[in-house]
Amino acid sequence: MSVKRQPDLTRQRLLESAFAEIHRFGFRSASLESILKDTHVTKGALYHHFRNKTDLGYAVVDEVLKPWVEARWLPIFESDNPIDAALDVLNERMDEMSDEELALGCPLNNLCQEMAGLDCGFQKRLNGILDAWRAGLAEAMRHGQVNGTVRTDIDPEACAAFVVSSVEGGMGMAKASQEANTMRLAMTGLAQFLETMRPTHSVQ
Amino acid sequence: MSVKRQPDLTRQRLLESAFAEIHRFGFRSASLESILKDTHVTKGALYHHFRNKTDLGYAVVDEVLKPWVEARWLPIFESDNPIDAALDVLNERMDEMSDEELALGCPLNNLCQEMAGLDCGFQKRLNGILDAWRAGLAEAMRHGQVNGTVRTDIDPEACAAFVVSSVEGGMGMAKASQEANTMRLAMTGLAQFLETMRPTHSVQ
DNA sequence: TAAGCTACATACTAGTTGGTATGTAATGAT
DNA sequence: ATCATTACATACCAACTAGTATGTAGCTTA
Repeated sequence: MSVKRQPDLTRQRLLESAFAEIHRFGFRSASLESILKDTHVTKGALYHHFRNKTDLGYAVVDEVLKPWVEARWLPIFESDNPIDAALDVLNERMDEMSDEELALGCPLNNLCQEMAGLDCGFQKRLNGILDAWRAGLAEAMRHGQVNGTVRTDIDPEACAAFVVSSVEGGMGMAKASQEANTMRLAMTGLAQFLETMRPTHSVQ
Repeated sequence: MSVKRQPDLTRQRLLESAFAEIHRFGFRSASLESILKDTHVTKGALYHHFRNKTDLGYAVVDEVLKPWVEARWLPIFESDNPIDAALDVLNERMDEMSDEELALGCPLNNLCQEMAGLDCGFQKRLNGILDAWRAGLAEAMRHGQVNGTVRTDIDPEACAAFVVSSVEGGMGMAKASQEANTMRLAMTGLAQFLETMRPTHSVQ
């Protein structure tokens, strides 16, 4: 009998299974055998599509993780009121996250913490994603400063860096405690900070 | 010839070497063989002092990591002006951290992100450390509210949670970028937030 | 239809891992 | 001085890892 071959689909299935495996166990503890078992793909096929485990990891970052992050923060970049948009995204993210996803942590942050110091290829890719995130936020804030939705005396770059680091920090704390409430508490603080960025809250 | 036996010292050397190994590579990728090589202790000795790798990991958390964290934040808990004390500690930490230490990340956060979802024993211990940290901060803030150094309309628990999560987030971002400047940027935002907690900054 | 390349499949290897079984010398109690 | 216990030391093992060598069937092109 003839077995249909769908190289693109095979590759995509490997990427998605690898993403899930890495999300759960980290890159180094991600087992290729598990991925193969999960996808019913053989080792020969995997090594046809990817040179080695690292190459697979890079592809996961470039083709799965990067779009995953971008899709979630795009609404802020395109908004005219970045503070409202950020609050909306934060609330949406908290509602959207299942207990299991919360317990697994942010896939971006997980990989950063695991691989940044160990592998330069990962470090560059992941930091690139973070940079784009920060740059998008800063640009939105500058836009907000022009149209009057954001105070003009704040530093967009510093605030963007702080927001990103607080979000990742909050997700990390939620993972550490394995409780959604921890995330809520931390995000309350971030919401408070975002409010101080509105022009009406300026202190004279 | 007679070889002196110093069981307490041997155990301590194992703990400290394990702490360094875990800090660098994480718990799961920490190699017992590396620790043995580093300490010139044999496998028999290691398994005399610890049941297994997990038991060693728990001991590292309880006997090395926990005191390590507590020592760094104690000044805030004992201070009469928690905001000033927190700013001092933040600045001190940033000066104290070598580039290498910054690149390795916070050992507490590293372990949390790696093990919280995988091992309940780690999760409980690490979350206990974080809880004590948050509780100490919240208590200091309440104290500050009584003596007039902290605004009375803020929620000490939420603010403490936010501070901790922002600090860990900032350390994480610094590790991700492998640049000290990232940490400084994020900490500028945190300092800004801390300033809004002073009574003189209240908005009427 | 023949040839050649692509997309797999199977079987194997070398290295590393945590863990164990067993032996022995130092130490402390009687 | 004897004896048990503590504190190691050595040698080994089973499991798992990423990676490779080799074979083959489907697909495309000529």
